[in-house]
Amino acid sequence: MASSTVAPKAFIQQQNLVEQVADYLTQAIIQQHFLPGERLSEVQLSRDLGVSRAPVREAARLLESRGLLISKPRRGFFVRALNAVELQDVFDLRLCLERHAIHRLVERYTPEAKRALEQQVDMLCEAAASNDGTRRIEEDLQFHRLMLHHAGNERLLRAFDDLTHELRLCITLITKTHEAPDTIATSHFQLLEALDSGSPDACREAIDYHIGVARDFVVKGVGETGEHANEDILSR
Amino acid sequence: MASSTVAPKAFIQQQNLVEQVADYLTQAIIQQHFLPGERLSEVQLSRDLGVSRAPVREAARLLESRGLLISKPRRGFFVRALNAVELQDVFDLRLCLERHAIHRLVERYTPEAKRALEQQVDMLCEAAASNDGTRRIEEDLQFHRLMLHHAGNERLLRAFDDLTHELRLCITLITKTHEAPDTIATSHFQLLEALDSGSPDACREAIDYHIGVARDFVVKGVGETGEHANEDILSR
DNA sequence: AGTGGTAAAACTGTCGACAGTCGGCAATCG
DNA sequence: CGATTGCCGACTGTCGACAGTTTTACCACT
Repeated sequence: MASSTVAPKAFIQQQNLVEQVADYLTQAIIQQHFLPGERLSEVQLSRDLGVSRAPVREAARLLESRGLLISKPRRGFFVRALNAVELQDVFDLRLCLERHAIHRLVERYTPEAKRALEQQVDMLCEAAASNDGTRRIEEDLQFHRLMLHHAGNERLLRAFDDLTHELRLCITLITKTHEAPDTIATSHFQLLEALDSGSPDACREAIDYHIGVARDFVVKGVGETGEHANEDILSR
Repeated sequence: MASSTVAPKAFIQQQNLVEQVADYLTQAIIQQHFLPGERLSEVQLSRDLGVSRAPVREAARLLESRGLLISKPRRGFFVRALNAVELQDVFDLRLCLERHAIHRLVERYTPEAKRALEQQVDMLCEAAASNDGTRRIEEDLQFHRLMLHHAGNERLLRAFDDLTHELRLCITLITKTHEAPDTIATSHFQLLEALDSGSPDACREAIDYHIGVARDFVVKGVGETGEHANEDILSR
């Protein structure tokens, strides 16, 4: 009864314990093996994973900086729970970053960037057709990450990566319904077309629409799934 | 009623070693007690501070997530060194965030926000007149933080706070020359005027100019101070 | 003198242990 | 019967120690 739900497949290699624990925790949180607001016991985790508490603590601090955990002094670490307002904030910041990125990108749209993005859309379509929800989300995020990457600002990319962790949380928490594959495809093709046109205004319009759809999708999901994220359940 | 009539909040200092170490390291880095690219020895730090290595490691990881330190596996932590490109990136992201913030702010510009910002400009002018460089920088950053705060997006504010740590590094590294106090004042009054006008375009123009000046100031400083940040001295 | 190899020193990653603190439960008092 | 207080278990914060690795210093050899 020490750890019934947690998979005891923790055969951890000898190197980079912190990163491995961080990855394990990230996956566990995203896949909802830990509920939002749930408290994580350091001793229990270290027992389950077969490591000492030091790497667990450092990994937890890493996840805290990524917004997946919240630490309360003398109380421990808790799984982050997002309420509706925080959800809106996340998508608003995403819009902020991606607008800026696509404006930079359209000014330096190289054939290499074009090719990379088109290739990624292909991967995305493939994933969407395969009905693998997790993979679809990852390919989608990867497309946007590529946009940020080719925008030529490493710091901007880092800010996006930071946000991505919370974004994954939002999306995976909600997404049970499946978008139609062709919807996804056209939605991203519009971005490529806007970039091809070379018009900043067209790019802005495209990215606003694109992220607006994603936001509405998630926000609607919250409304449907219930008040779980609407109320302030242990968000602090 | 318990004995909370008096609020002795400064009594308990014995807690939070990690934060104390993090603050110490932050100050030491900003004040250049550690040179950019320099390696920090955990044992030496723990000896100097009279604590064990565990809190030092956790504090170092915190600073790493803030972009002040860089960790190389099995090698330790190194003080972050910014080259010219990274410097440009930082200011580009700052522009991105503040544009978005001021656009949000002008749409919900309450009298409270207006009063808070005006008050902060007063503090800033005062600091500028006092010739205390560090305090001037802090009051300046605080003004911008207030803008972000009243923009009504907590996540946006957090992104700004994350960036602020690097911003402090850039600014403090360079700023030896003093801006004229009235220059600072007018520069911020322009922002207030743009907000009063209620015009998003005016706000954008004001913030672009404002941050452009700051960026040029720092970049010029880099050019003058020498190639210290221009070359890729231990930036990785 | 320059080079290659080896051994020692120092450092990081990790571990188990100890002390102080927090939350909950029960006994006590009004 | 309800509120308060003291106690108990569990947990976090911190520490010192050990093992493996990297760096450095030194020495032999060309």
